[in-house]
Amino acid sequence: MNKQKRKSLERKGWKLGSAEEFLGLSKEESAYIELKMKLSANLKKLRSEKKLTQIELAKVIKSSQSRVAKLETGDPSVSLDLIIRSLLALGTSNKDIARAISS
Amino acid sequence: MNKQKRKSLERKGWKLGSAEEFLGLSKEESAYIELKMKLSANLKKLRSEKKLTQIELAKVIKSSQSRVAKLETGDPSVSLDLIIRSLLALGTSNKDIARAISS
DNA sequence: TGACAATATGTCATATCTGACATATATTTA
DNA sequence: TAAATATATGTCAGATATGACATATTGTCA
Repeated sequence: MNKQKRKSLERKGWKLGSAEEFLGLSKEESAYIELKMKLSANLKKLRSEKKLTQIELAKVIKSSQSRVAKLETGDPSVSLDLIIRSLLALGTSNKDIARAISS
Repeated sequence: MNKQKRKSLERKGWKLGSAEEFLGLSKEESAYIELKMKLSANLKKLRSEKKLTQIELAKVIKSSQSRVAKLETGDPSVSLDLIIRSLLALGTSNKDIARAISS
């Protein structure tokens, strides 16, 4: 992960820890963030393919427009659980989720 | 999902909702539970391959023995986030996680 | 351009997950 | 077998994620 990317993540509120910690943990940490980002992007893509608004998707997953926006923009307050539940609610199979992670 | 399996999950505290809801949501719900189960099983396998005790793994992921036990037994109080973070901490790659989900 | 629809951002009370602890129940080893 | 080690289960105060709301920003189309 380059400096710019890191800065961008930090602006969004990702806590990347001190320099040492960052270096020490970067592998897991960045893999985790990358995973979330990939699945978020997938969700956004899927929603737009289905021509749903964020409000409509929110109803499907019993959440709110603002949370859907956060889901899609990779807000750090959003859990993997919610991202994956949302994907499943849109009919994504476990195999498709695996594909998204591998891509 | 058969009745027996469902009973087993309910005993563990999974909230599967009323009969109607259960029928209505089973696809997403069971896919989600299945996902967690698969990754939990993977974590357990990985730890035993590395010959770590739960206490040792707990130190690695900065948690406790009891939470590791819950992670591995599919306790409903455990989030996907924690399962995946733990896998990553043990050196599992995103691709391997994808493989585990697909299997 | 302006009005309208869609998306993003900030905040907060409540719900859910967390590590930690105690303790119960296996499982191993002497 | 008993003692030691490992794992499972129950509980809870504190931490984090949640839906909901207000409001800001962006995009679209007349």
